[in-house]
Amino acid sequence: MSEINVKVGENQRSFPAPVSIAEVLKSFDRDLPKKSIVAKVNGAEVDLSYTLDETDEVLSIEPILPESLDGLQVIRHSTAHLMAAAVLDLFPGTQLGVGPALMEDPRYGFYYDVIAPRHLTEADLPVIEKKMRAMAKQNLPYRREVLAKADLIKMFSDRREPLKCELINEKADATATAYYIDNTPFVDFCLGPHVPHSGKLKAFKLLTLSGAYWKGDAENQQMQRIYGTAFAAQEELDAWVKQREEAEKRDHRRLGKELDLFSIQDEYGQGFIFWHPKGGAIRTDMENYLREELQKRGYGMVFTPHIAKRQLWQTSGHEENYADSLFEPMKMPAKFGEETEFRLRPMNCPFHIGIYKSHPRSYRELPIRYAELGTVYRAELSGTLHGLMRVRGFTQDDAHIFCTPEQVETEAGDCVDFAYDVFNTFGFEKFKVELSVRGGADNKGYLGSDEDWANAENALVNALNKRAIAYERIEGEAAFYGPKIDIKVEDSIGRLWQLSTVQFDFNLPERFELEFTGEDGQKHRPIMVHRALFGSVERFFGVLIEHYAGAFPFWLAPVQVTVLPITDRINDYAEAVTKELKQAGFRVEANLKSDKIGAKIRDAQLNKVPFMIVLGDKELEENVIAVRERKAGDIGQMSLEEFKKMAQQLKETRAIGFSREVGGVVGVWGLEVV
RNA sequence: GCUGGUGUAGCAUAAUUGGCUAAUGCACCCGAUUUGUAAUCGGACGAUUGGGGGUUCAAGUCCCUCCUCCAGCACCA
Repeated sequence: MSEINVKVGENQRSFPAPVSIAEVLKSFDRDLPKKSIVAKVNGAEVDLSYTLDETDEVLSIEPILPESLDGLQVIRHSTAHLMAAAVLDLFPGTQLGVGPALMEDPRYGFYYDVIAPRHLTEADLPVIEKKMRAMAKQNLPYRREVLAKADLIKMFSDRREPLKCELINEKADATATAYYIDNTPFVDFCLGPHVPHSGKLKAFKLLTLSGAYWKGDAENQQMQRIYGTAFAAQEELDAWVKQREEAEKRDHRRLGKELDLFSIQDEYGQGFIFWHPKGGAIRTDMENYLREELQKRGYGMVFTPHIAKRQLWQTSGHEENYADSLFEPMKMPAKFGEETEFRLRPMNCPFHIGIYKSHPRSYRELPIRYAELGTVYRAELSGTLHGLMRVRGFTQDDAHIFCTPEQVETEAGDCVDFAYDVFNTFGFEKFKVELSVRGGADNKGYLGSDEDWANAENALVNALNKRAIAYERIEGEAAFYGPKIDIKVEDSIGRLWQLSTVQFDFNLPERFELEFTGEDGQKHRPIMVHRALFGSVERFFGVLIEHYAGAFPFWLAPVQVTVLPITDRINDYAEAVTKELKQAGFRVEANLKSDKIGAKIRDAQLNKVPFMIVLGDKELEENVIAVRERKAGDIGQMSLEEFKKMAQQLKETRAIGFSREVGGVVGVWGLEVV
């Protein structure tokens, strides 16, 4: 009889072949097969029922517990199958698409795409979930079977599942694996591995129903996608649900309304932002910071119109390439007899090019950097609009750099540094950097020579590497006119939004025939770099609101200080203090209502005002103020001068947190990032 | 745009199977109160129940239609 040598951890044992993983694990630890859900054999995941055949090799076996990340993925994948089984049971004739586990997306744990005989509605979800629970309780085996490709296709063809047949045709080798859940109508074309039986699935929840195109292509039919999530234990699921509810409280749309920062009004149009004074105060500070930096970094501030002749957008190629994002052309009133058509701008680039082209350029002038807070308008589909994040009219902190090929790497690097300064200043610690390059068959549909692309990518890669920035290289994500670096930040519930971008452009310099005279007296074509740091001021603000949950650092807070007299005997003093702080340049309000101090404090706390100045008879008598910080609470009395000095420092340094000596003890407190 | 859902004072919620004057809290306003670190009391005001159409003796509630918003898909120069 032949033997198999197996290692689990450091221990090695021999077994007569063939032997199942479960049996092997059992011999090492009686409870191990029960605790595990799958196992790794030499690093490859397999079911516990997997049979080991004779081999000379020493096999290393690692049990995968539900508590591990690998285990969670299996649980979610198996739960997706369980859901499909429930749907098939409740709605015979349902066609299945794909149903993966989701590990990266904090919103969901898995989905399955289906086409049921009738359209499912939200009311069906609890019914499906109930069925799943009933099935889970029955400890139904997940059974793997290896079949010839043709047999598998025949099986799904008999089951009237053409979508599965299509997948098998595309993905399967000569043989393929099928997974059954016994005693249910379910069978799937799937690599696995899966839990040994449905009883391992203890904590799951169906979340939402939505549309999804077959294979992610809008040309294909739309299926229904059921999202759910699953965890190893109920407590983890409960915690996740709770955390999600918390996250929803910092939704910028909700806080925008509660804190009176901005609004979007149907009567004026979807996707158009009204910045209220409090949002406007923050925007002003954001812009002021930016302008200071632009000045320091050698950008020229320019201002250009929001519309231009239609012809311009034909020259630029926007009509050709982005027709779907452009608002329709407009004209002068007919009675004026002018036939010229105009378009609202979707981008600022052609205008900055206009300034570049306003006179001949010399190499001595380069690099030329034009910056503008340029408002643009795009015809975004209604279904894409989302608060401040995706709108139809927005302002880019746009800039265009015209430079020589030799200068390009430095310029790109400076842009990356600038972006990092912005992110640091606003307190973002977590963001994702992507390098988007060409991709697809023969790199079709991209403008510019292979050499251009290689040089540009090099410049971007070098800029990132020199700064030891970790990034993901994504093929096929580049703009058709050049490669780019994008920086994305998560919102409160984990959706990623692109903010900064640094893009090469091989298109516009050609189309607009940009030139400069070189040292050699010859005409040369400059390289053009587009770059935005906030990306869109609106979107950046949206992410910022969620990042701080509305509790902005002092320098950004729309109301920085609120003065709270305890009785109306103190109102005059309160007004004097308010006036003085206003004169010193702070955004201050006084609450002179005849409420109790507790109520006034509550009001200020709910409005997330960084500092409250509480004034009573004592303060009036001693000519001091009592200061309360929104997070630290009462920090004691000080002179108004002392407070002003501290506030001034917070403002000037654009601090997002700070420490201060209180009563002889140095305590760290303050405006911390929530 | 597509799939599903949703819409009641500024905000958050309520309103038996279709049934009386659409209710409550907060906010706003008025009055009383003069208070020491997260809600003082009382009063008044505020709604063509998203728009339009229909069914019915009767519609916030049922049906049709348009619109908004939400989740997702696709899109995102």
